[in-house]
Amino acid sequence: MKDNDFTSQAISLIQRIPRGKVATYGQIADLAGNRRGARMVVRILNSSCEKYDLPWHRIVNRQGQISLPRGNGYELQKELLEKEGVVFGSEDTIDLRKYLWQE
DNA sequence: GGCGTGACGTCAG
DNA sequence: ACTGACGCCACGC
Repeated sequence: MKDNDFTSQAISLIQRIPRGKVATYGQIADLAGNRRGARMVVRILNSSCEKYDLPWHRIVNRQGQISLPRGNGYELQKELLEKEGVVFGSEDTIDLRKYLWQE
């Protein structure tokens, strides 16, 4: 296991996200060592979410909104987050000032 | 084995 | 302030 590898770092970070908090792609990428590695985080979530049992629903975009298309994960993610205590605004937006996972 | 794609983000104009 | 283009790397075809 290349614990220094970006992918491994990103996975570890995602697994460290506490319940009731959310993280952004850029945040994970930055903490993992690559500021512009947001796309790799996407790949990880798409391919390794079930393999590594990652809380993919805690990952949202920089605007605090869910990127998934309606009817294909959007509602599911929103529901899961609400169950963890995350509150959505009128525009289905999460208040990152309160719920963003801060190391 | 090479090319395109992907739940985004940042930089430059 | 806004829009367009680039960037990073793993995985599928």
